Amino acid sequence: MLDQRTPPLDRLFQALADPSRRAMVERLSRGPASVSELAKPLPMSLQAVVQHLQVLEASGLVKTEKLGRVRTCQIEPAVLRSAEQWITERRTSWEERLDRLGE
Amino acid sequence: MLDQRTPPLDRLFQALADPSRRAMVERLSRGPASVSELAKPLPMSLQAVVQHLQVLEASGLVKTEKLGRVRTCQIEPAVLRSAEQWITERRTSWEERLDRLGE
DNA sequence: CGGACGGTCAAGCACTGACTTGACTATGTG
DNA sequence: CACATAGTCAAGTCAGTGCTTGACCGTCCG
Repeated sequence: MLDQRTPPLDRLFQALADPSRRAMVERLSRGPASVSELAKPLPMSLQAVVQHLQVLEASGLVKTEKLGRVRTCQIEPAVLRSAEQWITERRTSWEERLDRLGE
Repeated sequence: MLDQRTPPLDRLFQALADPSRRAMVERLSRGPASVSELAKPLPMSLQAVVQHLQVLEASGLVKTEKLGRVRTCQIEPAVLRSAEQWITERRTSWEERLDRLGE
């Protein structure tokens, strides 16, 4: 689940593949949050949320830091950008090909 | 596996979550291909590739058409773009927030 | 101090996902 | 026609994922 040997892009897209995790990313894109803040809108146990969080951390998408008894989570936009980039590259590759063909 | 009830973004990111499927998308971004052309570089049975292809089709990422006995596959860049867009929105949302904070 | 709060550890379970194999169908080709 | 090619259908295996529950631990507050 937090296997460091699986390639970064794999962990990244797999992290984004789950709707609950995307909801968490969406929440975090509006600012940092604690674990229980993240959990509040989600229809599952706190523990389940923690597990999702671990996947997000392993992917690098989210960084967390514990201060006192509260763990605060933040998005890592650079990593988000690398997923973005993979997609953009494939898409433009296809579109350039169409252009070369005269369309 | 090809459940039409699951939301589009879910099927989309889930399709991209698998390395073999990304390899197929990568191949297709350089031009259309038949099923067996897609299968050639992959270390698995043809049937496995067909199953991946079904996931890609269900996500809308790939369109296929059968002519005679050969099925030809093509990328659908618009769908690729919608995944791209989701990521971009979250990322910029975060970055704008940093800007507002002075930083 | 004592309790509530925020989170962690560990185990277990149902379901899904990524394959395989084997039998089969339809379309081309010498 | 006979054979190869290109794919399809169905079934089964096996590991991984997404959850749950229950016990626990450290931190803060009245």
